[in-house]
Amino acid sequence: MESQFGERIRTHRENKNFYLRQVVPLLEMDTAQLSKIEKCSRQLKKEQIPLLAQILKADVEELQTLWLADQLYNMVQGEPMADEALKSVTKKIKN
Amino acid sequence: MESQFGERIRTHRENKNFYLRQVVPLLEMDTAQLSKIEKCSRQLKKEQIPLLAQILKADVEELQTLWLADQLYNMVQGEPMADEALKSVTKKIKN
DNA sequence: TTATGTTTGCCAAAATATGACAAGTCAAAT
DNA sequence: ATTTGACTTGTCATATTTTGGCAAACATAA
Repeated sequence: MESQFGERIRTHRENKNFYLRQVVPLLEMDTAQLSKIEKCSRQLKKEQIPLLAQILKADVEELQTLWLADQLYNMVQGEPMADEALKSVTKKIKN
Repeated sequence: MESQFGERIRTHRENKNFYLRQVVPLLEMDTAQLSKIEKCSRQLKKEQIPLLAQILKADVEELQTLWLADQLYNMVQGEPMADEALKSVTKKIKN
């Protein structure tokens, strides 16, 4: 499964007609890394999401949600008790 | 916040009147480690849950759920988009 | 072929988690 | 007051995982 975050930022980037090499210096990484992030073999640092959102003129919260959802998905995927665990956490954070 | 998993296995252990030093050799760790796991400053390896459940005569699935929920909680706690991300993952795994 | 944008593989370095042990606290028994 | 037993905490070296950076590969278009 692809990463939703990766797919999304790629879409944003392409819609703005930016090349990897244009985006990358602002994030202090090289094209290889951002390429991997878009293809989900690497993670963007959480703290970099706002900057990337700004660069791509994308909604920070959308990206934060997708980023988090990817992390969660990686954690639960294939776990038999995934659904129950998710339910319990959802309930717990509503406090 | 305490770990639900840790609290639960401690309760199970105490209900069975087992000491740390009785449980620990079966898991190939020392008392310090299991103590930390119960107090949530260390993680039990996921693969060890079934063995621990057996030792404590506890329900494997209950422990697996709590263990996973702890991981998820650590990931989302304090995140503004936690709820939305959880919702999205919950939906996604239902396939 | 060359140029451009992206992707992949590799490996050393950085960051994080773990295991082991020693020393600590605390409560109950003596 | 001291000892004992159960548990806790701190430290630190080692193991594991993640990352950064580079070089080479790939794909497409000119």
